[in-house]
Amino acid sequence: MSALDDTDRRILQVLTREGRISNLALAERVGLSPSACLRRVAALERSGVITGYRAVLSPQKTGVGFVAYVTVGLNAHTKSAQEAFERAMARAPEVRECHNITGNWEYLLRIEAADLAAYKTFHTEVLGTLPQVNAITSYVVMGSPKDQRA
Amino acid sequence: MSALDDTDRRILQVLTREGRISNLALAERVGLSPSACLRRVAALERSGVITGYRAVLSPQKTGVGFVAYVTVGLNAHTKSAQEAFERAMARAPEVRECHNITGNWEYLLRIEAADLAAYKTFHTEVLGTLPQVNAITSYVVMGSPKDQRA
DNA sequence: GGTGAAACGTAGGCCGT
DNA sequence: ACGGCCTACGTTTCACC
Repeated sequence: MSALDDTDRRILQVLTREGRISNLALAERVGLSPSACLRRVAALERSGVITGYRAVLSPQKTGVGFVAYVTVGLNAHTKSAQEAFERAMARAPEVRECHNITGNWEYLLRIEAADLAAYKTFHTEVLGTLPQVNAITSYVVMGSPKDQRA
Repeated sequence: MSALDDTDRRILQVLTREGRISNLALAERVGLSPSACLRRVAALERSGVITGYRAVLSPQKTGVGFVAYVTVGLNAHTKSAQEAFERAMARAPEVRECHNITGNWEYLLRIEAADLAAYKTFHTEVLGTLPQVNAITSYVVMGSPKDQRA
């Protein structure tokens, strides 16, 4: 895996915003012939720089009307408690992200649900019933002035 | 904009994981002819259900070795203070997400930087110099056992 | 929603630098 | 080692059923 040059960075910049652009258009955009461009993209995929492509959906139009970030503290810092918690998060569809963080709590979750009632169900039925959990704080997202998730 | 049926949901499910799949393969996967499938995808794009497509990059391989979530409190809850802060966030490349949240602080940021030193620079040179900001707390991401961003 | 055909894009061998 | 050219093959797209 060699270092990225400027052309690679331009390719990545375009693909990050227009993941379904045709190779022909991409090649023109970065000033390369189609074949040279395709070879670079293939190399970026093979070397793991590009890990995949995703369609980005509108939360509102797909029934997600409630988003919150939630900090979670565990009552035991053992490996088995962490693993059990992470398995539970992996199973829960409302949990879109689960980050292990430094600070007063162990985890930060991003939760997406249909509405506040659906979130309440998740909060009490899932988080509330896990024996490892001893602190839950919810931060409801009112808006996202910048969101470059990818 | 009509409601999504099961076929639409199957299309979205596939495109969410394989954003660059060919229409031919997608059609076969959801049990439709290529033209019918393409018409549905086009309709989903036009109606705003699909807002775009993105390549997903490996943070490590693109020089991002440091990720943190940061809560920010403002010293004034005026519209102009919020707008000024949001403009500054929009300009800062390290800020990948800026969410307006409920709770003790106004904002939750996701910051991506090359390393701790680069983050420190952002922390002091950008956040520390904004007159609207009066509380900054950083939560360094040590790992993300689940991450379905996009 | 499906069919078919023309237009278009991809993928890979080959050669030059 | 990397870019451009060429071409066979696959895919998209659209008028029509």
